[in-house]
Amino acid sequence: MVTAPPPPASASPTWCVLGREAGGRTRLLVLDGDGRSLGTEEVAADGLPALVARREEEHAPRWVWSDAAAWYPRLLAAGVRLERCHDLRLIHRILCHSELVEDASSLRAATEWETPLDPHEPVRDQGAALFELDAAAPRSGAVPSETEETWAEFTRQRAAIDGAHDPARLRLLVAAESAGALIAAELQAAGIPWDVAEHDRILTVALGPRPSPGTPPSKMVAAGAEVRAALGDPLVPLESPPKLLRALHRAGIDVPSTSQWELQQHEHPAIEPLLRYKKMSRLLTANGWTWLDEWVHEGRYRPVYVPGGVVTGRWASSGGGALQIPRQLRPALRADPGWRLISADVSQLEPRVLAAMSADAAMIAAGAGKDLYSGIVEARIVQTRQEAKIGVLGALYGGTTGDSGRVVPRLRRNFPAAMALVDGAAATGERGGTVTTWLGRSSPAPGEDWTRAQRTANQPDVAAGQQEAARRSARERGRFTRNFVVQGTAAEWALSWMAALRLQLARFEEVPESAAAAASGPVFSLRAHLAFFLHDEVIVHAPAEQAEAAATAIRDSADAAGRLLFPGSAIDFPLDLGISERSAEK
DNA sequence: ACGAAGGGCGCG
DNA sequence: AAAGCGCGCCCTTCGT
Repeated sequence: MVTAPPPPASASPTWCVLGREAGGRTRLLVLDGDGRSLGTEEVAADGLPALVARREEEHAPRWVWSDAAAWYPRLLAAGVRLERCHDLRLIHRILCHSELVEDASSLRAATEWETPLDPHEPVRDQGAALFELDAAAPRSGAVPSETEETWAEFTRQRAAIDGAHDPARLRLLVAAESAGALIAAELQAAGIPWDVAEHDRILTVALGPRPSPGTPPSKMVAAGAEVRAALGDPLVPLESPPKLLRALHRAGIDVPSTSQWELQQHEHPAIEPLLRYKKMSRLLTANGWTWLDEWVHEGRYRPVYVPGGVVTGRWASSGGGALQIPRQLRPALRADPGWRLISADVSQLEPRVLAAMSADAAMIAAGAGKDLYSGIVEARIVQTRQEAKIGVLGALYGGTTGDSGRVVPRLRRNFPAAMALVDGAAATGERGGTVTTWLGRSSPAPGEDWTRAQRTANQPDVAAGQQEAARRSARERGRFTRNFVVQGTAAEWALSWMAALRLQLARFEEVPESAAAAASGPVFSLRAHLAFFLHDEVIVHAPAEQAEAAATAIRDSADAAGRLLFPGSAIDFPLDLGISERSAEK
């Protein structure tokens, strides 16, 4: 262990920077609040969890590392949980593009921080890759150590944030994004408690008993036979859209594609069994027995979450389709014996975020304490809740046709500030400009092809078709930027919500080991903990006696997130919350 | 032969 | 119902 000269008495450790060094050793760099070094330590890989645990207990620093995804799972496996971190790779992406950052040139030059982590690649190999990349292209002679590279990037990021147009907002974003990185790792480690027998029961009811491998389930075979009989075509392959489409045409069903909603427009004996077949086929291939075998072990489904995986800042997932679990399978989410699932989703998160961002008093009032869509009906802006929903979604997504095209102008009259915000974002996007979320995540610049097409279309004597294509792609980009500001800010709200919730739950008392010993799955935590996240919804897995407290924490955290992002705003974020042994069917 | 692209559909 | 945004994953077909 190497120790620097003793620090001045006033300095308190604030940051702990981790980096890997030669021989599989890890170096820890302790910094004070101004970024001055207070000392270093070095340990072999197997000593890291103990070292980190000791520092966390002593002064709960903010851990600075290349990625939570690379470091945290091993610590979690050793039972070490951390409060806060700074995820350099995730923050690098944000800062490089944020309009709030005055000068991102030095960050952009540090290209080794650009590469997104492959969520499936073994962590060890990826760490080595970062190191070797530097070794292959050394600056001015000596190869810097990974710890020094990490510190250097951290210094660049701090400078970018401190010099930003609105550092306070950017700091919130950095904290929320980094907390998300911790949460994603914890969610994967915890897993979703999954009832394999219930899942199998649902599959059996829908498809028939599990068939032998390579054989379709009985109910699919039967439905397929009905379709082929009704089409008078005993061989048509139902899984091949082009061939199925031709068979439908031959049978006199004039559809432009084989999608469900096109088929539903038509009356024909083949339609009903075909729709039934498609439903079954989807369930079988996406979440059938094969999925169960592959993804659920020891009563836990462990999806791979990818924080910041979507340009807007939403999470993505990789493998297992964590964010697309069909509602049909929700009953398979089941708490351990003696435990409960507390499911909570935010009602109309995106419209509420828009109302708050734009400080649109009428829209905020429409949502106050209740269903926003009903509030719009009560304000006599539209006749029905359905109309309100279609109109609001049209406003967020840029709908211009059909019902949404008819309702949006009414919203524009009644919610002028909210509509001006999204209309402005759309106009900026159509011009090729950049838009930015509430906390400072900016949309990507348009591609070269897009810009060239727009330039070309503006010149005289350009073919009408080319002009129309350019206008269409301009409108498409406008719809993207229109939605970006709202979807991205909603993602920031949701991260803030979870970050606050996670810290509250971490302060819950542990329950006696015996209560958890009865659990059907491996124990992640002896207290209430997050088990699932889906854009505007969380599920907490909690000992029964902590369920009410967890529900309160979920609500309090939602309020806290609202105040954090929109201080002084009257906006509220009501939750739809339920406590049960199974995740409620909606 | 193999990866990219596209249809289709699940989620918010 | 989709429409209008953002995804991931399965399957087949297309292109090299």
